[in-house]
Amino acid sequence: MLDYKLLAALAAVVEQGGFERGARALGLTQSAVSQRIKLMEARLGQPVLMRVTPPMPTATGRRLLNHMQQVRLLERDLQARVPAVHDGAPQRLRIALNADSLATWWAEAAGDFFIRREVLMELIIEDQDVGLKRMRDGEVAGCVCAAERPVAGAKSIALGAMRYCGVAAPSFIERHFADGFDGKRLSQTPAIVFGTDDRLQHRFAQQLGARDPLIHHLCPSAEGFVKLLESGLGWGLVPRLQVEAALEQGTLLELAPAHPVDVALYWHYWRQGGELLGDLTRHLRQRAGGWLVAPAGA
Amino acid sequence: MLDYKLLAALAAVVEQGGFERGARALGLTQSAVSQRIKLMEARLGQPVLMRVTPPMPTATGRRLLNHMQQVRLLERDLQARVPAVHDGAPQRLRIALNADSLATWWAEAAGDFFIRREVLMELIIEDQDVGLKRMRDGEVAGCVCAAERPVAGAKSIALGAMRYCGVAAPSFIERHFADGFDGKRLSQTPAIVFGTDDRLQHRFAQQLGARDPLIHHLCPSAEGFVKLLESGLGWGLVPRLQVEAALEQGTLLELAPAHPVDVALYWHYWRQGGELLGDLTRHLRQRAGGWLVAPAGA
DNA sequence: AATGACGCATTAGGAGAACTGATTGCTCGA
DNA sequence: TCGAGCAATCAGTTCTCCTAATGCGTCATT
Repeated sequence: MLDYKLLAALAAVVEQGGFERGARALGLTQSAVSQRIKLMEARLGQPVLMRVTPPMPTATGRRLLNHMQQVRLLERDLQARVPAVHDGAPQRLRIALNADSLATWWAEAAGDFFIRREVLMELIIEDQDVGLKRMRDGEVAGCVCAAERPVAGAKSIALGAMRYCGVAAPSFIERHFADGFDGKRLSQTPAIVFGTDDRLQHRFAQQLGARDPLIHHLCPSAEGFVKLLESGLGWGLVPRLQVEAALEQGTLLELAPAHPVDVALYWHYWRQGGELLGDLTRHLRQRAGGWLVAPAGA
Repeated sequence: MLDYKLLAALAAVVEQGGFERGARALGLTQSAVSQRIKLMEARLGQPVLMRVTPPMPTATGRRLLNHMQQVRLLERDLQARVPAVHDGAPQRLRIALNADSLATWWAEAAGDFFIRREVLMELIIEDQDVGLKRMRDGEVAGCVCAAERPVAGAKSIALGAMRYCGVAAPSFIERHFADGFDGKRLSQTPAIVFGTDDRLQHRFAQQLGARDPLIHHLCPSAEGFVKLLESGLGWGLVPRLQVEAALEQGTLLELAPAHPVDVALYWHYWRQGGELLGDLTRHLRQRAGGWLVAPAGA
């Protein structure tokens, strides 16, 4: 039998991003956590954490965390059957997803599941494929991301694709594209980009024939993003779901209606994740289609 | 997080059939185990063990044991990936099965799996549906039995049917059935029965038209059983697989070749049982067909 | 380069959890 | 009625595990 006290320390450190934070989460001192980790490493005969900031699990550490996550999910099932097994801590399901999903369909698609099952969600925003890293590290029970290939021990299902479209405020269009619109002109006007490593805009621009690198503002906030667009600061690529209303009202206009960009999204979940996670998976598969489209067009 | 020390105590007590035995298995004193159980019950606010001999888990206890079993299976997977997680205790997979399966096909069908995966099997003989109880109590990782319906949290697959045939020694047949063979005469000759609660013989006799209760010897040993048959002590119903050789050599003869009795067997395993158990399940599904037949006849 | 902030490791020391050993109490079967 | 077997209880002790204080890096600031 593994010593789950030690494992809990490891999990806390990685999830909280530090020994001190982890200690606080466990109601212990930093020293105690340090000792626990050390003891575990002594028993295993190999390190489980790389001492960087924030601490990163080693390959072995990842395996352990991953195991921990699965045991937690089993405990969740048990709690459903033996209510007396009450942890004090409320039920939480940690899930990583990309900001755009959270800003658009997630709440409506998953919300009622969490209400019905009386589980709290703990969402972690991770764009790109960092979410998958969180899966591998056993930090989250599930993950919505664009990568199809599941990590070891997990499965993935296709949820559908998120459709992005290029939009801008009427004033912006008038200012820059009064003489017509094409990729070349587009690449000379300021874009608004969510994060530095966001490549979607470039894909869109390239589709339209642009070659130059984009000049762009950075705005890592979904709400702020749309606000900036509406104020005419630049053009941007946003989930269609997010600007449906703005397009109808005319505060934003679509730049190239014929050139949407679709990003296929996948739901990753632990194969041995217990009933709760299985039910959530079924729920998502059934509901996500309402907001996501069948993938098409790049 | 549950306290797995306490759970381990509960598991040891139930598996070993007593506080003292359980304590020995854990390398503790009986006193310590008693205190652990008590502490667990205090925390849960309800008993987990009925104090009878041997101690039986309560409904809640069963849930906990069942959880424990699943966690153990997950740990097994982990060990495969992180060899340093070495328990000292060798890898064991506890499996309940009926005596006839063990005496015939089990070794050949499952043996190489356990060799290849370097896992020790811990077999528990349980005829009738007691094996299922062991599943429910989380005492075993899997179970071969005649019941189809899986317990909560588990799944079952059909393996095929074990074919039984009525046999007797030539001397016995000459002595009792020289004038012909039918159910009526059969019920007046001594049968050899494996256990008191073994109803197969009766089914066989009834098929042949017998109405009276059988007179029978009792012999709860598969090897001894065949020996007794060969010595002409009585007739018996045995798995065909077990007497193939004897029939060929003529030391035993089939009483009613046209009336076999088939017993469908099912493999029960934990749904969240990890990779090892999943692989074993696949292995069995693939291999069992070589010895078991498609169910037919009664 | 000096300084301070931050984060983890290390150490000594102490509280209390948890174990042992002895005893009591219960239930059976002889 | 006695004794055997088994679990509960209790007192005493061990030793695990935590806290508090301190030390030693790294990094940013001046």
